[in-house]
Amino acid sequence: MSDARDTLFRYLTMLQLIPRFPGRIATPVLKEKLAERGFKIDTRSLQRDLSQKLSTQFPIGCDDSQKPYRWYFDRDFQCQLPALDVPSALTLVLAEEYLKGLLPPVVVGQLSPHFTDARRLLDEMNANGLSQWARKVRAIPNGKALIPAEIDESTWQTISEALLEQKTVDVVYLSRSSETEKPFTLHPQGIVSRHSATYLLAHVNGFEDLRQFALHRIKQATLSQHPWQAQPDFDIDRYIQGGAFGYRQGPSDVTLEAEIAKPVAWLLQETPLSETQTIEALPDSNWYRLTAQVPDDQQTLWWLMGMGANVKVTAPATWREALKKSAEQVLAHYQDTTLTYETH
Amino acid sequence: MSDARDTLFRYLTMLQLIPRFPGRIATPVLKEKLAERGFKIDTRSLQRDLSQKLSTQFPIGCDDSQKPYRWYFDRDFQCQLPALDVPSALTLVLAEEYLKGLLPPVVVGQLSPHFTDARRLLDEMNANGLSQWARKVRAIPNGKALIPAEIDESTWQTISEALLEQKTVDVVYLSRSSETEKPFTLHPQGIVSRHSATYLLAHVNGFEDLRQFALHRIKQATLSQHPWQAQPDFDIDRYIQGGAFGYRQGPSDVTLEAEIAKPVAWLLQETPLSETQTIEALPDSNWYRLTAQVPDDQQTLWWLMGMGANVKVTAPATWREALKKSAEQVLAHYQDTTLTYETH
DNA sequence: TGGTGATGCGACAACTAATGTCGCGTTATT
DNA sequence: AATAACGCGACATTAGTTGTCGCATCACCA
Repeated sequence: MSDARDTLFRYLTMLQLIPRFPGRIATPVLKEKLAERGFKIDTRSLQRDLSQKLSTQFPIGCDDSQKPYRWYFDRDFQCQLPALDVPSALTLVLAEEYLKGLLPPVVVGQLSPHFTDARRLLDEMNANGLSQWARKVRAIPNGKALIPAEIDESTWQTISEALLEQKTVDVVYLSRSSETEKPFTLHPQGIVSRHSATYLLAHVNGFEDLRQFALHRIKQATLSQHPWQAQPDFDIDRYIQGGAFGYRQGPSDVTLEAEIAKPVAWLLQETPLSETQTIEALPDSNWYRLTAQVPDDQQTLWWLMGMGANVKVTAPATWREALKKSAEQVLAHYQDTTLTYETH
Repeated sequence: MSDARDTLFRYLTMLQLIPRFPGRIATPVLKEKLAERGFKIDTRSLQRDLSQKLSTQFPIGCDDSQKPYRWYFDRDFQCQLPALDVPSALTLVLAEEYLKGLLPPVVVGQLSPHFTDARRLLDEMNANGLSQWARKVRAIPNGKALIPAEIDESTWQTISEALLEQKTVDVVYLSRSSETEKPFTLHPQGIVSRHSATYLLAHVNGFEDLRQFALHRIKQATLSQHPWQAQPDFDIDRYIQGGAFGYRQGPSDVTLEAEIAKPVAWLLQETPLSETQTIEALPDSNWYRLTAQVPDDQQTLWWLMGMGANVKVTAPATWREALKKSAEQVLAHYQDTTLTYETH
C-alpha cells in the first residue's frame, strides 16, 4: 500500500495518524510513525506539511503552548473516503434513533461525527427542496425505552482501552449495596450492554471470581500498572446464558406451541420468532396456531407475558404454568389493592 | 474550503466523488463535478490521476467495457479521515450487535464498511496479543429479538432516494390482505422502523389518504416520472401517536404510581423510567414505592405487563384496570386449557 | 540559573512531479 | 460509413516538493 515516494499518500497517512481532538500527537512522534510506515522524510518537510498544507486545508489545530507542537483534528470533523451515499446516510439516521435509547449518551456521542456527517449530507441534499428529512424518519424502539444510565466519557475511554489492550484498571466504585465508594484494581474480561445499562465483567485483583461492575457506578478510572491476568475458561456467552443478567437460558431450544390472536399472527408473519416458525389458522375463530423452536430463555417468556391475553401458550408446560402463576399473582395484587382502597 | 490550485485537495475531492461499488461515475461526469467545485482541469490530467495515481493507491476499480470509463470504489472499502480510535471502534461493535436485531439485514449491510473498519482496527490492535475482542463484547437487546424482515437491497436504495429527493416510485406490492401483487405509484412521505419491520408512509397516486407499506412486501421499486405531491399537514410524530402502529399515546403524560419488587427497583435506579422518577422503600417489606411521570402510551403499559407480579400499579386507575383485566383474561385462557386437557 | 539538545522556521538550490497540448488509434453513435 | 467522443503516449513548460543550512527559541536537567 505504501509507496515511499508519494506525497498524496503520505498526506493521507498523516491525516490518519492525527487523532481527533481530545487526543493529540507531537511532531517528532508523527515523524517516527511515518518512518515506520515507510515514509522516511525530513523533519522540516513534516513541519511544512503540517503548518502550511494540512492545517490550511483541513480543520486541524495545533497546540503550540509547549515546544514539541501537538496536532489534532477538530472534535467533530469527519470525512468518509468513499463519501456517504443517500441510503447509507438514511440508515445512519435510523441507527442513531435506535441507539440513543440503548446506549449511554457518551457512548453514542463517540459516534456523533458519523451521524453529524450523515445529517450534513441530507441537509445539503435538500438545501433547495427543503425536504426536511428530519420529519420523515422515525425509529420506534422495541419495548419500553428506559433512560440510559449516564457514564463518564473518560471512564468509557479508559475501560475500553484496558479491555482491549489487556491491561488492568484502578477504579473507584460506588458499590450497589453499601453505597460507599471503594477503590479496586480490576482485570477486565468483557463488556455487556444490557437494556440501557452497560457492565464491565472483571475480577478484582487478588480474587478469582468474576464480578459485574456497572459502568455508571465507576466514579474514576485510570490504567493501572498491575499485570493483567486472564480469567481461565471465560466464555462470555456461557456467562450470560448462565443467568448472570437475569436472562437464564436453558441448554437447548424448546418447541413453543400457542394459540395467538390475529394481530399477533400478523406481527409474527412479518417478523418471525424464529426460523422454524409455522402459523396456521384455527377454524371458526380469529385465532391461529403457532409453533416455533425458540430459546428457553427469560426474554421469550417476558415477550409472551407482554402479549397478555393475545397469546395462549399450550407448550411447554413449564411456560404455561409460569404464565398462569404470574397472572394469578397479578390478580391477587389488584384484588388486595381494591380491598385496601375500599376499607379506607 | 476548495482552493482551485491544490492537487492534494483535488485528489481528496475526486475520492469523495467516486461512489462505492454498485454506483459508478464516468470520467466526463467527474470532470464536470470537479469543475463545479472549482477544479477546472484538463481531461487528460483527470485520466492520468485516475489510472495512474488513485487506482494504484486505492481500491478503485474501472469498468472499461464501454468507452466513457466508469470508476468505482471497492464495495467494502472504508477510510475514516481522522482514523477510528479504540473507544469508537468498540462502540461501533456494540452498535452493530444491537442493530442486527433491529433493522433488516440489508439496511445494516449498508453500514457494514463502517463496522468492518472497526473490526479491522481491533483485529490489528490485537494481532500480537490476540485479545479476541469478539469474545468480550455483547449487547443484550431490550426485549425479545424478533427476526427482522428481509428486504431487497435495491428496494431500500430506491425508496430512500425517492423519499429524500421527493420523487414518486412505482412499486409492485404484495398486499397484506389479498395476497396478490399489485402495482402502485406512491408518493413517499416518511419511513418508520418499528421493532424489526420497516414501513414506508405514502399515499397512492390519485388518492389523498396516507397508507403504510411494509418494505419487505415491496417486490419491486423503480423511480417514477410522476410529479411528487406533498401530504398536506403531515406530521410523522402525530401520525405515530395517533395509534397507527399500535402505539397510541395520550395527549399528555400521566403520573404512574406503583409498588415494585426489589429487582425492579434496582433496575429502575440504574435506568429510570423517566426524568422525574422517585423510588422510596416501603416499611417492613422488600417492596418500594415508585412515582414517575410517563407518557400515556401502549409501550409503557406493555412494559408493566411484562414485569408481571413484580409490579403493582396503583395509579392511574385506567392502567390498574387494564392490567387486572388482562390478568383475568390470561387466567381464563389457562383455566380453559387445563379443563380441556383434563377432559381428554 | 546557566548550559545543552530539541524544535520551529525562513531561505535557497536541486530535484521531482504535475499540467496542458498535440497526435494517433479505438470506440460509441447515428 | 462518417463523425464525435474517449483513452493514451509523448513532450516541453510550469509548479511544487525536498533536503540542507543557519538562526532563534524553548524544554529540560544539573
